[in-house]
Amino acid sequence: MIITKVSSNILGMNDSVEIRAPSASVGDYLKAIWEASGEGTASTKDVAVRLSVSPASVTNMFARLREMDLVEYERYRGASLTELGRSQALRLVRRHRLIETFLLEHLGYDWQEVHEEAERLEHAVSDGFTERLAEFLGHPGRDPHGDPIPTPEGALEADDSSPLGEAEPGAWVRIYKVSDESTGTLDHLGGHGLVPGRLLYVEEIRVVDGVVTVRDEDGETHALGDSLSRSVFVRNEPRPRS
Amino acid sequence: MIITKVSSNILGMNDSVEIRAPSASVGDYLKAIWEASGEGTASTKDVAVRLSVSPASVTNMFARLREMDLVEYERYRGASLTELGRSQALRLVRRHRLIETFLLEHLGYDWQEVHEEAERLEHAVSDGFTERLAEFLGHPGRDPHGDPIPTPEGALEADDSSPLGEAEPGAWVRIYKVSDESTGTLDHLGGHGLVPGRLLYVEEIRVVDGVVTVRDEDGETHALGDSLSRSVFVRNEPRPRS
DNA sequence: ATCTAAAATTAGTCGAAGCTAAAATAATAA
DNA sequence: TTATTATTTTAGCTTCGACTAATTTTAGAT
Repeated sequence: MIITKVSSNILGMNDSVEIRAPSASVGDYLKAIWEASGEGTASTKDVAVRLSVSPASVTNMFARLREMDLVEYERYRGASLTELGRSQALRLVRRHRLIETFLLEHLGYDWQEVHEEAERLEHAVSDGFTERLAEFLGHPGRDPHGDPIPTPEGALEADDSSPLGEAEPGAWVRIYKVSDESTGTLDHLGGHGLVPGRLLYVEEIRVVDGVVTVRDEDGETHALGDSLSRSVFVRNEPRPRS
Repeated sequence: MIITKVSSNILGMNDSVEIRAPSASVGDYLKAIWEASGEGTASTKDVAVRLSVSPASVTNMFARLREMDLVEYERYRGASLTELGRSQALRLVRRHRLIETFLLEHLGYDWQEVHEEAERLEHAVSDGFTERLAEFLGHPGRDPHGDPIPTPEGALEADDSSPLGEAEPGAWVRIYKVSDESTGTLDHLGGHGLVPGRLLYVEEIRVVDGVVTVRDEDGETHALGDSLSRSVFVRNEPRPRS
C-alpha cells in the first residue's frame, strides 16, 4: 500500500506564524514522571531530559504538582505519583496510544511520524473524543507498538515481557512490544516483519557484541544488534508443534 | 443508529486538573477577524465578543498581528487581514471544517458537540495531519453544515447563497448551508431532514412574524420561525419536472 | 572522613496573553 | 456646535511556564 505523502507545506507558508511553543504542562509532567519512574520515584533530571526543559523548571513544577496532590515530593528526593496523579497520567497515556493507533491504522502515518503528532493531539482531545475514538477503533487493547492501552478507569495490563537480548538461546518467544524510544529503528523492524505478535526462535546470542540471531515463522533469519535487541520485548512461548 | 454516548467523566475525575485556559492565540484572532469582517475590516469589539476576551486584549493583539504582517491596522480604525493573514486564517478554517466532518461522519458526534471539540483540535493538528485527514475523508468540498472547505492553497469557493427568509414565495430552492451560530437549532433542523442539499418549495413568507413555510421533496410541510429562516441558506433552483 | 562532582534548589527575569481602570477618540444626538 | 455615549487605547498588573546564574545538598571516590 502506497500512501502519497502530502506535503505539509504546500503553501510554502512560514509555519513560524503558528510558533506556539508547546510549553509542557501538568499532564506532560505527570506522564514524564510515570514513564521515568515505573512505580517508583522520578528525579528532577529524568523529567527535565524527557521534557527538554531545565531542571529548575522541573523543581518548580514538582512543587506545584504537590500542591495539587498529584505527586508526593520532598526536596532532593524526587517525585512519585499519587493515586490521583497516576490516574491522570494514565488517562493521557490512553489518549496517546489510541491516537497513535488511529494515525497508523487509518491515516497512513508511519512509525517515525506518529509520536510527535500524537504528543500534540493528546492535549487537545477531550475524554469524550477519546472514548468515541476507542469505539471507532474497536476498543483495542494494545497500540501498534504492542504497548497496552490503559482502560478509561486507569487500569493497565501488567507487562511481563523482557528484552529479546535477555532471552535464552533455543527458546521460542513471541514479540510483545517494540519500544519506541529510538524512533529510527521502528520502521526498520517493521520492514522485516518484526512486529508485536510475531513468533520467533532464538538461535544464538553472541556475548561479545550482544547480537541476537532469530528465525521467524517463515524460516527467515534475522540478526539484531545490541540496541535493537533491547528495543524488542518478548515473552516465552511453548515450542509450537508443526 | 444509536451511538452510545460514553461519559467523559467515567473517572469522576475533576477535569480541573487539566484546566489549561485555552488562551486564544494568533490563529484564533485571525479566524475571528476573518469571520467578523468578510473581506472588510473588523472592529476591536467584534473580535473581543467573538473570542470572549476584553477589548483591551484585542487592541494589544492587533498591534502584534500588524508586526507580523498578518493584518493592516491603524488605531481606532479596526483591522483587516493581509494576504498572508487571510491564508493563515483559511488554513485554520480548512482544519476546522475537515475535523468537524470527521467528528460527525465517523465518530458519531452530533451537531451540538462538534464545534467545541473541533475548535480545540484545530490548534493541535499539523498541516500533514490535515491533508491526510482530507484524504481519509475523500477530499470533501463541503463540511456537513454545507460550508465550503478552503483548499490547502487558501482558495475558498464563492458563496452565492442567501437566507431562506429572503427567498421569493413560490420559488424552488436548495439548502446550501446551515449557519452554525446558534448551535441549539442545528439538531432540530437535522431531525426534520432540513440539511444541505435538500430541495424545498417556498410556500409562504409571513411578513408580520417572518415565519417561512416550505414543502420538502417528500411533501412534508415545515414552518420555520424568524431566526431559523435566517440560519438556513439557500440557492434558487429551476422548478423540478416530476 | 573529606573532597569533589553531579544534581537539585533558590532567586530573579522574561514573554505571552489576559485583565481592570482610567484616559482618549469617534460617533451620534440635541 | 456641543454634549453625551460608545468604542478604543493606554498603563499597569497578574499568572503560567520557562530560563539563567548562583547556591545548597547529596552521593561517590579517595
